[in-house]
Amino acid sequence: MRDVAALAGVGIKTVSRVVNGEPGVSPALTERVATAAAQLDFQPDMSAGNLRRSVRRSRSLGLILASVDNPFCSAIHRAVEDVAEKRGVAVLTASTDEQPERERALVAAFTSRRVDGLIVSPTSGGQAHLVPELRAGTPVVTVDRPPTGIDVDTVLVDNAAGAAGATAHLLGGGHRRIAYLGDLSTIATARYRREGYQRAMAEAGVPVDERWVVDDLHDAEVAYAAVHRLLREDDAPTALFTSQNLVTIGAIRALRSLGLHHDVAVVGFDDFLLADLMEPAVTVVAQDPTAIGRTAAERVFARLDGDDQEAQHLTVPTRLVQRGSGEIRVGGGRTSSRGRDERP
Amino acid sequence: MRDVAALAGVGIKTVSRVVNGEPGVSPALTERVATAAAQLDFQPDMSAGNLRRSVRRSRSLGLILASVDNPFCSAIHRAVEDVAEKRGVAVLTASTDEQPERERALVAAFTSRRVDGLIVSPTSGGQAHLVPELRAGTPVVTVDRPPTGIDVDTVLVDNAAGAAGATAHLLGGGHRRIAYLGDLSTIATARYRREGYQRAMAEAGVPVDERWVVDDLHDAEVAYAAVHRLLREDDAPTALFTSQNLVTIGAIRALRSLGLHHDVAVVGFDDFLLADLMEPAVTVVAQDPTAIGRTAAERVFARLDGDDQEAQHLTVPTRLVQRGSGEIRVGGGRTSSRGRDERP
DNA sequence: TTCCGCCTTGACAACGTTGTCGAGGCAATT
DNA sequence: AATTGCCTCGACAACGTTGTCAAGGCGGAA
Repeated sequence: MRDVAALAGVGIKTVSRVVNGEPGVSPALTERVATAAAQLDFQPDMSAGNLRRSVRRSRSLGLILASVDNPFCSAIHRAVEDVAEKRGVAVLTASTDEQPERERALVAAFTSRRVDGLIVSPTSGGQAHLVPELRAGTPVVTVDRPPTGIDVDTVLVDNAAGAAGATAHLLGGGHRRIAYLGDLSTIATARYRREGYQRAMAEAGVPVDERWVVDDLHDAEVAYAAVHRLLREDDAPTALFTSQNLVTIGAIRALRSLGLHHDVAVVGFDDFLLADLMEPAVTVVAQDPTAIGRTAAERVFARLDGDDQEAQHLTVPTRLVQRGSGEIRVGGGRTSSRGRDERP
Repeated sequence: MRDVAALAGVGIKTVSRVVNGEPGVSPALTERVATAAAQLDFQPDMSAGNLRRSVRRSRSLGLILASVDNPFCSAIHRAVEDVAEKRGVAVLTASTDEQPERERALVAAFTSRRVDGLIVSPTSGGQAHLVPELRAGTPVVTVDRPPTGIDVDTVLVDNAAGAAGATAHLLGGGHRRIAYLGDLSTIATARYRREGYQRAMAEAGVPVDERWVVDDLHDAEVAYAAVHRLLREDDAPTALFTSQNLVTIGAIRALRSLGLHHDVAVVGFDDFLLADLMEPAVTVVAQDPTAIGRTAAERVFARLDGDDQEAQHLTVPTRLVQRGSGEIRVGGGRTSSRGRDERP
C-alpha cells in the first residue's frame, strides 16, 4: 500500500480510502490511485486490516466435520459455503475422523486464526474445550449432534422420530421380527436412533429380542458379518432397520450374498446416491444435510449480527423415501421393484 | 499477550518467547508465564504474528474445486487436508460450479487472506488472472485439468489413455458400434476423453459414426434423453462409453427403463460408490482422487520449501475396474452379473 | 579486584492496515 | 473583509505480534 501511495504521489490513507471505497476522495485522485494499484497488482492484506479495524472480523469461519469426503458432511459443507459466500466469508474446513483429540486441535488451530464463528459436528470427547471461545464471544453452532459440556445453538436431525417412523413403516408391512443395526453407541445420534426404534416397537406392543439389537457396527464389513450372523438363526428377523449408510450398504451386500434381498425388508437411515438404482431400490429415512448446513450458517451469522437470545435448538425433519426395499411385506412377499421415485 | 505479561509481571517479549517455545527463559519465569497464559485462556493471534515474522506464512492454503460436495472433489479435498494437517496448515476450500467468474473471485478472496499456496481445478475461463500471484511467489498447482494462460505444476489424470483403454476394452468384447457420451466440451478433460475414444477406434480401424459422438451432456437427465434417442435408431450402438459420472448414471437409468441393461455394454469414466451393487455392476475407468490431492499438496509444499525447478506436469494413472456392465459382449450375450470385485 | 563473556530480560521498532484528528483550501455567509 | 463550515487529504498512533538490540546480573578468569 505504501508503494501504491508513493507511485500515485498521495498519502497512504488516501490509498486506503480508495481501496475500501470510502467517500471523500476527489475523482482525480481516485483515478490516479486506482491506476497505481492496478499497475502494482495491489491486493490489500486483510489480516493486517483486521488487526486495526474496530469491528474485528476475519471474514472466515471454521467448519469441523467428521470427514469432508463423507457425502453427508460435504453436503453440509456446501450449504455452509453458499451462505458464507454471500457475505464474503471464507470457510476453513477440517475433518475429525471422530477423534476428540483432533477436534480440540482443530478448534485451537481455527481460534488462533481468529475465525468469526465455528460450526462443529461434535465428537464423543465433550465440548467443554470450547468454553474460552464462547467467553471470547465467538459464535459456536453444533450440527448433527448435540454438544456435551456447553449449551450453544444446535441444528439436529430428529433422529428418534425418523427411526421411529422407519420402524413403524416396517411394522405396518406386517413385520414383527425387526432388527436394529446401529453405529457406534458412543455416537449420540446412533443412540437416538435406537431409542426411536425401541419406542416404535414398544408403542406397537411388539417385544424386542435383544439379539436383534446390534450396536457398534461402524463399517460395511462389520455390518455384513452381523447380518450374516443374524439371518442364520431359526427365528431370524424379517426386516432390518439400519441406522447408518455404511451399515445399510453392508446389510444389502449381505442380503444379496444370501439371496434374500427380495425377502427381507430394509429401511436405512440416511439417503445415498443411487439408492434408487439398486435391486430392490432402497427405502430410506432421508436427512436434509443442505438444510442443516444452511440453518447452522444462518445461526452463526445471526449471532454475529447481534442476536443474543438464549441457545436455540433447531431440528430439521427427516423424510421417509419409499423405494421398494422397505415395502417388502412379511413372509418375503415380493413387491414391485420399481420404486416410487424412479426417474432419469 | 499484554495482559498475560502484566499478570505474570514480565515483559511482552518474554511471553512471546514462552508461547513460541523459544529458548533462553528461566524455568521460573516460564512457569509463571505459562500459568498466567492458561489463566487468561490466551491464544496467540497468528495473523498478527505473521505480519511481523520474517518468513511470512499464514499457514493456510486455498483449494478451489468445482464443488466440495462432488465426491471426486471431496476426495481430493480430504487428501489435501491430510497432507496439510501434518504441517499444521489449514485449508480454505470453495466451489466454482465451473464459473470462471467465481474462480477469479475466489482467488482474490484467498489472496487477500494471504494463503501460502493455491490448488485450483481450473474452469474454462483461463488462468491468466493468476499471474500476479505467481509473480508474488505464491505456489499454484492445478488439479484434474491443465491451466490455460499460465504454466504451473499440474496433476492430471491420463484422460486420453483411460478413455482409450475403456474403448479398447469394449472393442475387445466384439463391439463395433460404440457410442461416446461426453460432458461439456468446454471442459478440457471431456475433450481428452473424446480424443482417447477416437484414437482407440481409429487404431482398431473401426469407423466412428458421428451420430454416436454426443457432447455437452452435463447432467443425468440430458444423458438419459440422449441414450433414449441413440437407441431408437436401427443401427443403434451396442456399447456406450460414458465420459463422466452423471452421464453414466443417466445412461444406466435410460438402459434400465428400456430394459436393455443386460444387452448394451457400458463403461463409465470415474468410479462411484455402489457401482458394484448395481445390476449389472458397472465397469469403470477409476481415477484416484486421493493420489491427485496428495500429489498436488506435496507439490505446493515442495515449492514452499524452495523447489524452483520448471513447472512439473504429473499424471496419475487410471485403472479399469471390470464389474460386468463393460463385459457384456456384442449381441447382448448376458454374462454373469456377478462382478469381479463383489465383496461385503 | 577487575574484566570479560554469557545468559536472561525487556524496551522499542516494525509489519500493513485503519481510526483519529488536525491542517489547509475553498465557498458561502455575516 | 472576516468568519464559518465543509470538504479533501495526510500525519500519526494503534492493532498484536516478533526481530533487534542493549542493559543488567552473574560466574569465572586474570
